[in-house]
Amino acid sequence: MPSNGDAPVTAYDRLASSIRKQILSGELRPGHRLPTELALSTHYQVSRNTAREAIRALAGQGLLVVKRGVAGGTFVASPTTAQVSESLMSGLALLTDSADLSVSVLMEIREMLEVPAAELAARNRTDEELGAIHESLFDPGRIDPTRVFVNNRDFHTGVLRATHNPLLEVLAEPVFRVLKERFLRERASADFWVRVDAEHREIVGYLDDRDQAGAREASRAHLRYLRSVYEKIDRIQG
Amino acid sequence: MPSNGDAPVTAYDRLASSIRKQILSGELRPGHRLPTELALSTHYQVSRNTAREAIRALAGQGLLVVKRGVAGGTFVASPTTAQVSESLMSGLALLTDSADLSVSVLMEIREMLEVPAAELAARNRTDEELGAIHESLFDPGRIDPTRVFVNNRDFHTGVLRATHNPLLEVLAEPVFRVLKERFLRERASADFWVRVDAEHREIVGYLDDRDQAGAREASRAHLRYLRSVYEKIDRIQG
DNA sequence: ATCGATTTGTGCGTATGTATC
DNA sequence: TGATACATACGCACAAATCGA
Repeated sequence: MPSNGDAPVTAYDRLASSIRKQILSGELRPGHRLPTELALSTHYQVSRNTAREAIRALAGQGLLVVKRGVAGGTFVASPTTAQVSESLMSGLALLTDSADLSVSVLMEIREMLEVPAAELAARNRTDEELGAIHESLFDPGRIDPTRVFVNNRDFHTGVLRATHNPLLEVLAEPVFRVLKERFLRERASADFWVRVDAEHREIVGYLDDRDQAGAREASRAHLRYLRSVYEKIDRIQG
Repeated sequence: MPSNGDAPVTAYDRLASSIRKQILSGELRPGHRLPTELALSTHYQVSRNTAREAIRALAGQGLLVVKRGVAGGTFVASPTTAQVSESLMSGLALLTDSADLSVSVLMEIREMLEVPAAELAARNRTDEELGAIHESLFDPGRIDPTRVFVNNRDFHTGVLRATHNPLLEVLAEPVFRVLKERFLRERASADFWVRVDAEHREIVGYLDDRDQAGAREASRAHLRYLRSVYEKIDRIQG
């Protein structure tokens, strides 16, 4: 039974914890250059290899970036929102695999985030962002099965981006993607996509008019429909 | 200028990407034991050291856990919600440091998550969870500056836990902690804590009665107050 | 443009921890 | 309980990349 929530017992773990603490406390700020591997290893009385493993672990956490060459070195990372979002996505993916994130739990979060998101997007969208959202709509007469996933995601991302709250994208995207991966791999019918597109178009209409209440309620209805579909799939496939 | 969004060029990076892909595609499921370092290194034609660094990077991402000894090895992780939450927290901490997560953006997310959370908690709380929340209240007559932070956090966590939506804790805790770290390091007055405690008590009253609407609105008012305080601090300290 | 100094990347060998017999 | 086998942890040496003089 693999499980490891222990305190640091290995050398690289101690070193990683030490550096991590300094970063999170603000002692080391983004862009700061750490000592070289040699300097770290001598200072902490470990081999260079051990220091490297600690650095690698923190780089995996997105806290450090490494550049080689004479002007290279190890730097405290300035992560992008996309990187943080990606990291959250992989964490949630594993949680849904191993533990028990039910459809209900995931959809509850989507409702909390995306209903207000639609409202915010109606208020804050630029014309350019609105155009990008329009681009993501399907041609309801001819559903293209190769484009439908990317269109669906583009719509979703477009609305989140139009809120002008970057954190919303960081948090909501992973939840959206995890649900999609879990329930929409193949088994969606054409009818499903036709209805999704129709509801997207309704939401877009409210975004056009900057109708915040309309966008909010249309988004709520859309998510209610998605919940019913996902829960039905969930009952079938376990 | 440190920045690195490159494609994998180093050997350990290639190996890490390869394994990461297998994990996220579901090919390797949580609990699965990977080949030994020696087997990995021979199979991928790299040294054991390189394989180790790839493993370390993925372990940092929370995708792998490593156990030593004869029955040890490298396993696909079964992360806990707390680990995913911690990882998100460090990501958000760096984002607030380097980039620009404004108070408004952070508080907007808190409102989206915590207002519905209070409503859910009023509906789903057990008596035991309610007891834990009561424990977190201050003694408003005697504010203990050493306990006030942990009490405040316990209240917050207690409400999230009482929603019975584990994802809520994963997402909301990091936002809460980042705001706290950034704005409440020292500069909160006793008056502030007295008012916070009073508003907590009001929310708890609604949780006692399972009054969902009451809890929701009290939470909304509480967050509105916090927003005003944080924004004021933000204007002062830049 | 080449050389050289500095830094990380990679390879191999040994030490140590851990479950089993 | 002690030996043993096998896994990861650690240490040293060399290769490769990068940038400036």
